[in-house]
Amino acid sequence: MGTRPTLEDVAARAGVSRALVSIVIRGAPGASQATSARVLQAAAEIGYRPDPRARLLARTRSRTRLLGVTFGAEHPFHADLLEGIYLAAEPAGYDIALSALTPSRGEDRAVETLLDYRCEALLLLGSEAPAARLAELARQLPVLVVARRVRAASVQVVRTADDAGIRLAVEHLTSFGHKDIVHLDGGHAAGAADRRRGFRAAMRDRGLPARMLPGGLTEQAGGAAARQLLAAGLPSAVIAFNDRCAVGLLDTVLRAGLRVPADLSVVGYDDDRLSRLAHVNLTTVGQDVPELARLAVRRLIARLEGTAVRGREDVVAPHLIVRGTTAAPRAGSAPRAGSAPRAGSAPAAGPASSV
Amino acid sequence: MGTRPTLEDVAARAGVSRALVSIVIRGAPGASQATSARVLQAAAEIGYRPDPRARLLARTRSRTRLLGVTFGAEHPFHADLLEGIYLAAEPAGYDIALSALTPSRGEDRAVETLLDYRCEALLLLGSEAPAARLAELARQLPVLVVARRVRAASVQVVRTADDAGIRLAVEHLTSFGHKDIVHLDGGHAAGAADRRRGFRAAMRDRGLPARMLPGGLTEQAGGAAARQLLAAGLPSAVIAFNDRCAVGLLDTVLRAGLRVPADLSVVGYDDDRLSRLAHVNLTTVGQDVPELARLAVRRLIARLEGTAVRGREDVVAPHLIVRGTTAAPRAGSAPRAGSAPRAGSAPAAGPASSV
DNA sequence: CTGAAAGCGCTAACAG
DNA sequence: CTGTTAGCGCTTTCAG
Repeated sequence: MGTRPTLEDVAARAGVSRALVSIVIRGAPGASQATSARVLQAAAEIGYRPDPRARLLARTRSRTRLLGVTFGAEHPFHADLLEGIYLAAEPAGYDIALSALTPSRGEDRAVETLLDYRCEALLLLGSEAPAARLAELARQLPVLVVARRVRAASVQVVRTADDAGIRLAVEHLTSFGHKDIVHLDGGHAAGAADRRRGFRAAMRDRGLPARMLPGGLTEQAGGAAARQLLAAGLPSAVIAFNDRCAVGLLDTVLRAGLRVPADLSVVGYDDDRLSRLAHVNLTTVGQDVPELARLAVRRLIARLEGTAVRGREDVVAPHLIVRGTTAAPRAGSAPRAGSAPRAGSAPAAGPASSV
Repeated sequence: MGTRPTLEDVAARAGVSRALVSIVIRGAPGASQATSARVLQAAAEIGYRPDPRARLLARTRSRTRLLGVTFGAEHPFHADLLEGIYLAAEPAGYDIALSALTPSRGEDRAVETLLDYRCEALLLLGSEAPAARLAELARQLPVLVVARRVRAASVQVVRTADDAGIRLAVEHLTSFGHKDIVHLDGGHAAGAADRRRGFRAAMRDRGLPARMLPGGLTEQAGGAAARQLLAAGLPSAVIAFNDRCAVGLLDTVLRAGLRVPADLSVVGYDDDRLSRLAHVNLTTVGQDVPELARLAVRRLIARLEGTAVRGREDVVAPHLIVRGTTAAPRAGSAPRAGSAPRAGSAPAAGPASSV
């Protein structure tokens, strides 16, 4: 209980040398099947577990097989990514060192800790560091950023094709016959430029005008945009930068007495937990989170092991999740506040149409 | 760049021995002010950072000053706790090792990793391990569980006074004149028993009947309970087990054409991000998360350092956050579905009344 | 105060 | 195949 078994103990029990046990434990070549089995058995019997500290220290001059991951604990998106990261890293024989980003613990601090532990590579979720800083880090070790573009050739990226995501939304709406679609954009946020570009292109392809309005990342921003639209005249459909913005818009629009999707169709982005609420039931664009995680780990490992990977980016296709906030536009023009109100924003939640 | 400075390098630069540098770096007694300053300066000049792996290894027979923390990455509640944990641990000279709980990475696995790193104590967020398992761990090292009761004398606990939380809700509602209040309970969930007990006691104190209905932890459960209430006759107010349940209830009730809070007052529990949405704007009971974190760390450190702490539990007072889903009951009896509907569930969000 | 010396548990050559 | 031998970077006695 007090002291845990070491290599030495296993060696003694199996009647071999420490070195051999080490070889067997880490699956290195140089041990016969028979002894290997004996050693493994002995290890199991006394409940031997390698000491990661010692292992890490001893591996200073070789490979630590440690991947450092920063994440923002408050993002459900990151939680899902973490799941995928563990799933991909462990079978490949890599360990994960976690470093949380919190209001009082900035990215620099989080990364520093990871570096102290001699991680071999950095997998950054929710990075807001400037490209220059990332490039500087990348001179030291492989760096990969998820879900954000980085203008630095040395930094790897795994992200969703946000332009394609918005295109899906546009296709969905135009298939209903919508022509007057507004995009509430995300300003300088990660992915916002791509979404704007996708919107412009998709609308142009259909010969429709690409109306855009500054939206934002929060419910508040969505509400503000909604008030502007109500004043200026509603389109028949809105594609928001993300789900939170869409929810803010929904809220304001419903309170003004309009019906969704009868009077206005709304599409969000992210497939936030929020949007899945029966309450909200938002049609939205989802990212393939497990795939993002898998690719990120794979790319980093390939880099570490010298395997070829083409380019420095992996771009994953998004998918549309049709829920209750989209439908065909009304025949007439959109009504203004004051018309007969109805409670509820959408039909009861059914299963999502995809994933 | 390739190799980082070690104690040796600092020692050379400061013209002293390695041992002395070690003493100075970790603030141990035995170095004069002058040399201490010189050493620190030298360390700063070459950017020395102690190697945590080596430090941890060398401290095997003494104190590692490492606190192991498990957490569920998908809980915003845990994210807030983590923030507080870092804040409390670092000034006390303790490091934090994180181990995420994910669907594929159970609590046993997470704890095992922490043990491998020779954490001195375990701080468990979102633990679902049976009391017996926790007690077993507690024989090995100090274990503290947050936000859940544990029937094991050896396991420490820091939690919210959930009975008091429900009492706050009852007081708030009765101060409006509500008499017919139903509690949607949380079954076997952590905290559910306390909330039930608090409800019963608070209602009894006021000579009111303590109506309860099986609720649950999810929006779905809240919706089901709402349908039951609609069929059986609505009370004037409902206190849900948590915010998600409350939101499910709200959703169903609003769709049935009722108004909140005019026809029905609703109180949630947790101050979930969800409840803060203008959309939802739920009156709820909040936990003092920073305080929970602070106490947890303090208690564990006290235990490790032999400082006296009374009892094995810290119980923190909750607070009521009044938003838009509570008001005085209508003079007449509650209407049924079919009466004139109104859009929107509540007045626009104002600042919360507390924290 | 300071320096020498013995580990912490494991890895990684290198002879046998 | 197997045992020996150095470390990895830091902590911690224990004499000087």
